[in-house]
Amino acid sequence: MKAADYLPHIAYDSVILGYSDGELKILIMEYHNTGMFALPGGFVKIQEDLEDAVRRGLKERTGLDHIFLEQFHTFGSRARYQPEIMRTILIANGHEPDGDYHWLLDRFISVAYYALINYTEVVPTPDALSDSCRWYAIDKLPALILDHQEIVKKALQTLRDNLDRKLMSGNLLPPRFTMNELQRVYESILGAPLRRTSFQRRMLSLELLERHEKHYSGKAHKAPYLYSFKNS
Amino acid sequence: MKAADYLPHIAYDSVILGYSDGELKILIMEYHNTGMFALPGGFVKIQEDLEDAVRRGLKERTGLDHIFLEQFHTFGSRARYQPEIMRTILIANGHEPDGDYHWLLDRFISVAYYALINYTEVVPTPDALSDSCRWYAIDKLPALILDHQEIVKKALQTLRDNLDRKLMSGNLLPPRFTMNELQRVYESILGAPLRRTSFQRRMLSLELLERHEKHYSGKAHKAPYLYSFKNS
DNA sequence: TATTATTGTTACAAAATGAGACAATAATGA
DNA sequence: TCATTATTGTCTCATTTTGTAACAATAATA
Repeated sequence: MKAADYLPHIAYDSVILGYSDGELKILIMEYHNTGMFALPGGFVKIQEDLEDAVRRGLKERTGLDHIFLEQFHTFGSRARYQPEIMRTILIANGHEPDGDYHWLLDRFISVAYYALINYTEVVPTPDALSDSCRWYAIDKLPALILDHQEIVKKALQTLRDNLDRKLMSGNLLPPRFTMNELQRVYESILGAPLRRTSFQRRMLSLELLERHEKHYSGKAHKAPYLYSFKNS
Repeated sequence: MKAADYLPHIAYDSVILGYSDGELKILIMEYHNTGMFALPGGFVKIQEDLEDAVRRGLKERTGLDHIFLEQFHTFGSRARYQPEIMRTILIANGHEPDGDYHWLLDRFISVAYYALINYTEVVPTPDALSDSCRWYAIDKLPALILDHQEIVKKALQTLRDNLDRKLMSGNLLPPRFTMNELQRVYESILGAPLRRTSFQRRMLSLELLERHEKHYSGKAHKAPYLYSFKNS
């Protein structure tokens, strides 16, 4: 990763959201030998669209293409300029900066995106500077570097608006799911319980769902229908 | 404006919205001797928060402080890299770039903000490269450079969500206004007519308005009440 | 003093939502 | 085989919100 290939001062961070075991989860990276945790991020090549750079990073970290991705905020306060953190990370990776300067030690402004992906299809893959890349439940995140906690918070706030459309375009759920599973995803994103019957009526009235065969779980009760999102 | 003072590759653009004569208006700059129109924008100093940079620019262009300002998107496609446009502007201003390089000719990623300001308090002031800075009705904009048309469009889309809160925090209207004036602002932002009685009922039920004395316009009909936004 | 335009409020209908009731299952186990 | 249990899909009724229109109350004017 050479300085000349990338736009200086510009980074991106991604809040990669998946869903499993009834919980919303985020992909978090840990840097080698530092105990520091961060959102997966990266930099923009000179000859590359901003959004393409983010998709490239997502592909590297998750193996996934064609992901639902939305930009939600750009973080540019001076307070996020803490070169000693990046210096620690570089040193821990054997990249002792020559003299006192390295382009990664400059001030960066970060454009933040969130992605809704299918947990089961992902193979978390750390990058060159990190030794792990794994899922954390949204309410059990480790302490994150810089303003990454704030970035996560803002991602969730954004996600809560127009949730119907976003869930429909994203991939948090498998292709077919029950109404109950859908409701649990809503609840974990909104952080509040919903009334079953009202939820079912509202979802059906949106006309975004297609009903399929029943799903026999082996449990001792009526089998629920499976649904999928229309045109996806 | 020297290269060393600013973060390279990072710019901001502002969609400055005002309201007068029943129309929503935008502040647009025209560059000297080029016939090119653009949103007021600028750059971020090395020692400056991103948002402070935008407020500094707003202060220079409008004379106003403490403005309602919200970031809504960051534009980073490669297609917006058109150095010949900036070269034309520089040359028209007598800044013939030495040799072939000038930092303003590099690729820029732009963070876009919109502001809701009080039209009557503004003294539009062009910057060093422009010869005019004036108001245009939202539906009568001149052709803008780069992706600035798209930026305006996205600003309006964003503004339409949670409009109540934004209007209340912004300053499109004078401190006291009639229900009719408020309705016209809504209509010009939403681009659609609203029903008078429903609008009045909804506004009052939000409990955001405070009712004051009547306003006698001299017209031959019942005088409307004046309102203000609570706690502002 | 009647006329005109516009306003604030009320009244009623229509639509959306809240809250609960209830019948219809799948499996289980007596 | 048949009652039991947990959960689902749907229906009902009350409540709230919104759409639509009506109407009385003005300010100025002629």
